[in-house]
Amino acid sequence: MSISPKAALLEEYALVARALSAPARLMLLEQIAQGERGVEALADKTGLTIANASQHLQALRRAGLVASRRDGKSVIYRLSDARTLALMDLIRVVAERNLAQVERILRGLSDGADAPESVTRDELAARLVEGSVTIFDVRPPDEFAMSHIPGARNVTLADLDRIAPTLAPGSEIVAYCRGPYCVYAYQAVTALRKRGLNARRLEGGLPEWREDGRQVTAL
Amino acid sequence: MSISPKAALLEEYALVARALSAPARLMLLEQIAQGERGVEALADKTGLTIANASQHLQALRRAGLVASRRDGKSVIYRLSDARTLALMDLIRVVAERNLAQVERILRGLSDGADAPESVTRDELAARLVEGSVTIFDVRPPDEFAMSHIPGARNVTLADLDRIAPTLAPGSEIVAYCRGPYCVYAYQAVTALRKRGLNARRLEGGLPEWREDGRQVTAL
DNA sequence: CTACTATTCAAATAGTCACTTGAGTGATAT
DNA sequence: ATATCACTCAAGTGACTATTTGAATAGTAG
Repeated sequence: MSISPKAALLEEYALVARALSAPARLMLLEQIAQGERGVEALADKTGLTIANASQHLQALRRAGLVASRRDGKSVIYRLSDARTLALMDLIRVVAERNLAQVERILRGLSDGADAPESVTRDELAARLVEGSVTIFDVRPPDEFAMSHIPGARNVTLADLDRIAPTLAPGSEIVAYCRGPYCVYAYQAVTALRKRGLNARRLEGGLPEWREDGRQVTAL
Repeated sequence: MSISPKAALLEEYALVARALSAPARLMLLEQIAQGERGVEALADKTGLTIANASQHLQALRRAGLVASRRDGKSVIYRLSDARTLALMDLIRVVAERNLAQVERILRGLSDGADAPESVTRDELAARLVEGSVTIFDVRPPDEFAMSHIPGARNVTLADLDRIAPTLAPGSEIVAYCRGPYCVYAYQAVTALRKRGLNARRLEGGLPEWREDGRQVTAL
């Protein structure tokens, strides 16, 4: 006698959730969302050993969250579906809504202040047309190089001290980074606001911008 | 030195996903979505022991997916948020899209045929006003008693053989059950269609209908 | 207070998971 | 063929998870 279809279905749904239940795999997904990549690059970016990253990637593939193809010697992983991104984001929303610990961490990133409202992608797109806003891409240069929002300037957190004084005091700045789990943009906004600049975070990051069907630039 | 805020955040997101990574907890969530309940009732419905159910429920609460309150001797659990329901559903969608195994199981429920398109809740609401449709609530009687779609008739799978001959051959039937993970409605639709009746599944189940802000009836 | 009910906690078990190490495989270059 | 590169597989370890059992706690009724 086989197990009930109901139990089999729940087992499959649980498999999807389990794939998202390890921080290492969430990191990998965040990286893959920046653009497809090979195992070694992903392992580097996430600080995992290659064998370990490979195994996590296979777990993600079994759960249908990523897909892979062989390209010469490399195996390139990519998100299988925009829904993977939506799922990651919904988990974030649920966690932010319901877990006090998350609120505490986010508050810490803003140095105790309430984080200012984030800028929607629609709003940023409108401002871009007007040219009334400065965009900071706060990701590492190699990720910026792969693809970024047109007109964005690549600024790492370490650069901020140097760059802040060169900015007109009233100018509006929008910072973005990797996506749902990005932390850099919070930190950049906090640092800029401490200097009296009018900085805000973009809602989501580059993957969401791209997913909206908006234009991106490669260097 | 404390761990990085980034790692702490990912840990929290992983906690939410981990809560959804066990079939037992998905069953509990499905039950709680029908309406708030005590531990014993939930344990009964899911076939878990009371101590085990209690521990799973606490895991769900730690992840912020459910909330609880004490009512006399009982502790009543409820969904903390409509987003919990959205999250469960998105997991189902991702699994259905990307996992061949899930498609196979669903096909099995429809006896190898493609499942007919499901009826949207909007469509059903419109038909309800016209009175041009028969609604079957395929959940167990006690869940039907707690709350159901107005005008629905409570029909268990075992009843179908008896009831099918009494239905007018052309009449449209819409079946629904618990929600995202419901299996009964598939089976009911399959059984009715085999008899030449024009049956379809409702998209989602009672919790989604209620979440839309539509009317529900208690017996 | 005592008995009782509903739930939680604690400890023990078997099972699964994450990560490391080292060997194995597939594709390309020499 | 041989070597190299990029990745995967297999096996082992320590840590966590699911489940059971029995004891402990919170609330109610007598």
